[in-house]
Amino acid sequence: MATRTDAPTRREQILKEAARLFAERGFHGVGVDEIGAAVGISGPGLYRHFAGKDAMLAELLVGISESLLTGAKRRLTEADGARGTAPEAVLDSLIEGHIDFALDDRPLITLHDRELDRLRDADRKLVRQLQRQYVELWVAVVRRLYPDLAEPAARSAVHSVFGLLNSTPHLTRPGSLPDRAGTAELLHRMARGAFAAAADS
Amino acid sequence: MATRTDAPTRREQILKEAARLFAERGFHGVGVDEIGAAVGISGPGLYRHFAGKDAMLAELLVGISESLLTGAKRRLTEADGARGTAPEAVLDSLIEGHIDFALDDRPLITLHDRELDRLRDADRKLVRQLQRQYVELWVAVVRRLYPDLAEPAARSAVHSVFGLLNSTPHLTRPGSLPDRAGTAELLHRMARGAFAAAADS
DNA sequence: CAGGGAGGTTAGCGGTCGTTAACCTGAAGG
DNA sequence: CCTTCAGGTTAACGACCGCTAACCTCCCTG
Repeated sequence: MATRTDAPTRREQILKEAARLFAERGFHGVGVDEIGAAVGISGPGLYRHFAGKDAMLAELLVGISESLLTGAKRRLTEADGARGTAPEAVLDSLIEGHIDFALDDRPLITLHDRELDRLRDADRKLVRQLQRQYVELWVAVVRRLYPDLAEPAARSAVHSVFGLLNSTPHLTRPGSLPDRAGTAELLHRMARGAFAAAADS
Repeated sequence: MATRTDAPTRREQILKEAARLFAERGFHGVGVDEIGAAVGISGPGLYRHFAGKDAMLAELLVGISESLLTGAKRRLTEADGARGTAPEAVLDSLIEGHIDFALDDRPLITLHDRELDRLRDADRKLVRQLQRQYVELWVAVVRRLYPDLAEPAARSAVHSVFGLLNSTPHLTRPGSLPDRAGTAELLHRMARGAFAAAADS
């Protein structure tokens, strides 16, 4: 199997650069020639690897959604494996996973809630379904920790915390490069504080 | 002067529909013919009111930024007029203003952090400057309330809370139409909780 | 009642974009 | 050594898009 240290395949290069460009200038704002140039080939050469520009976006968005969901499921089952894991610890694990993703793959996080409507119907439905599962998983964990929080409010709170955590692309604009660990910890504390405040009717 | 109950002028109609369409499908994803059709005229008729598609986006983004900033300044001076206003009350007022904006003008909030890079250099610089002033105003208020919070952390916290408050476009997707007051209050509590947690080193 | 401007219309130009077609090349394999 | 094929190339097509040109109507006003 492919290990992390393997040279990235051409497809992976293309996807990475396409994600960056789409995040920077929007799906319609990027031409295939630019994507090709970003990986050292030119325009139509991309069609040896993808059926079209739409297919690149679809693969990116489906990949993000699947990755987020499977990561969250894994963290949840790990916690349930050690039975009696405190609900706080489970929520902390979810938050940590989401922050890691937001900090390490900013372009993908940006695309995730920005270009969904550019997908073909089938792909969009798939992504929406994955996203919904991810949200509901969070909602369940949050309500286990705060049983008095009504479900609609919990769902709104989860969406809002996603907004908070996904704000990372706006943070490092001037390149001040704040240490990753500090940023992660700040975001984590704020997310917990926001949930606690939401539950504190 | 024009009162709120006047019939909206054609320019205003166009701006409103353009904002909605840009938010839905992205600046490059909307054609001038669609914008025209949305207000009952067709395509090139728009050029009697705007110099071009770029000009519409510029006016929208500059308008948003100015509106946010002047609203915040007004709230701040009102609070300072009543000398000795508690820092909590000032922050509450800022939060309330931002929430009102996010709930009442969702398309604009969406555009605000999504299409900035599509502007001409001069306009983009202007918008960036207005945004920066708005952020710094919040930072000052937050630090008055939480003096132990270092400035970079406060700035990050403000950006993150904006992310939280601006998540409203994601909330009402299925049209469940949750009552506005309840949503506003939930968001308000979460924002305060997030700030408190950020300051709680 | 002339006329002029505000605010439309349709036709069409020039440029860009996604995609396809046709061709090339170097390396692997029998 | 010939073949094959993955992975490129350039040329070009058709569609679309922003914008301009030219023209048409009301409606207001002197």
